[in-house]
Amino acid sequence: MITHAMEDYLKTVYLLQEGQEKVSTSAIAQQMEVSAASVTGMIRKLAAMGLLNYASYQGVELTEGGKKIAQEIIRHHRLLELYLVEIMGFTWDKVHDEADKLEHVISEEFEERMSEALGNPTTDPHGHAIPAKDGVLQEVAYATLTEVDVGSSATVQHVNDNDPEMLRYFDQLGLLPGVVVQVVAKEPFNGPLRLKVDQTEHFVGREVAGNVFVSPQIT
Amino acid sequence: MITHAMEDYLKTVYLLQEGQEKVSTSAIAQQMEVSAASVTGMIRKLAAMGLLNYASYQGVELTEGGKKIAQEIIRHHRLLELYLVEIMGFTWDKVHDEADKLEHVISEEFEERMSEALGNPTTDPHGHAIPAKDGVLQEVAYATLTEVDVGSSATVQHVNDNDPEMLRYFDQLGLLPGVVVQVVAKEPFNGPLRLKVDQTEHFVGREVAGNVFVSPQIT
DNA sequence: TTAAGAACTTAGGAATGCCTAAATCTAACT
DNA sequence: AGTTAGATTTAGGCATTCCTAAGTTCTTAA
Repeated sequence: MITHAMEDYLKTVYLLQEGQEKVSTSAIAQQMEVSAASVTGMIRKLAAMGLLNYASYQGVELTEGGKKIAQEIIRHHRLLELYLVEIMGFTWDKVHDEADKLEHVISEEFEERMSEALGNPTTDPHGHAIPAKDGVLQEVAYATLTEVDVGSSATVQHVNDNDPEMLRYFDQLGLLPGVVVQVVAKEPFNGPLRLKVDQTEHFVGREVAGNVFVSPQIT
Repeated sequence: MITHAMEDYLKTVYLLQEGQEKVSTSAIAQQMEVSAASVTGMIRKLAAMGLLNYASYQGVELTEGGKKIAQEIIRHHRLLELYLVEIMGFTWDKVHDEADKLEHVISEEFEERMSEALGNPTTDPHGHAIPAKDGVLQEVAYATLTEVDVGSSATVQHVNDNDPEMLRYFDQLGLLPGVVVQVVAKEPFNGPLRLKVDQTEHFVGREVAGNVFVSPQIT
């Protein structure tokens, strides 16, 4: 039997796995805010169930079976986020926590009815791709705003959805998925970035900019 | 901290308490499909938290605090059932199980948005009253169809929502909340009831009839 | 090459929530 | 009052998931 906690671990590994092959114990521990010892324990259980491959001290990699479950949970999460915003009228800063609880609990039928009600969408409110029901999620590794050259423009692809307060700030700034931003200047010594969003200039810190993922704008 | 299991116990005690003052350990155990020993264990915990009053071998009674939590969960459950049917298009036989899982997990905001979307309803799809946000749930003890005199008519108030298969059967028969039924005859030796629903006659067994709660029709 | 220091695992323990089996209490009937 | 059936509680255990503390392995840099 697969528990909620297991689903959370699989989801986390899946999301951390993007880019790298192997995911470390400590990366999982940090992301999930649990001790490394707890991660080791759970990893061994998941490995015994054939949901991930694991060799001591070597990090972790999901099997096909593990990936399938992770994608299912991520699909639930992102559909829920979009449903909460589009249909129920939640603001986008509140949906992450709600979806984190609901994602483990809804039935397949609930999932399908949400998807239908939303017209089988492919992106959640924060710009993350929604995996298809059976399909594979191919998450692209975008650059963050901090990495954009001064003078260049970029299109916001997605923003980090963990921090409600930061999301409200993004909203204020107009830094929403699909919006074009120009990096006018970067202050030295890890200083703020000067951004132009929709004709308006803003100064935002590096931490915020690091949570905005963009693709270079095609001119 | 109040856990999901605790909420389930409080809900069960609340619903069993209707009519009686005290609820027995075994009644709870039977309803929840759990051993009596488990019930004793949980009851002591809930009593220690001040959510119910309890003296060994004497049965259990919710305190005001316990009632409040129970009502909140029941409100969640019934709003969810109605939301799933009315807004998401579920059939009424599937909503009980889904609501049982979701009721522990949704936020107050989720609850409010459902209520608004439904126009602040007062009855769920099976005819049960939805408690007001803070208000008291005054559940009326209706008679079952088996108790209606032969020849009399009655209005369906609510039906038992535990058994999906039975709900589909009710649907077939047209035995829905609000509908008027006439008991044409009762076969002896616990035989079937002959019912007239909407001009059509049906023969239904006692078990089914015992799960349909009615009020006498005012002629 | 080796010795810190970081990363990881093992060991032992706590809380939750369920179980079965055994003991105890209550109530009802002779 | 004594017996007994049924209800209830106690005792002991198991699985889950987390923790801290201590030990082990890996990495890296002098």
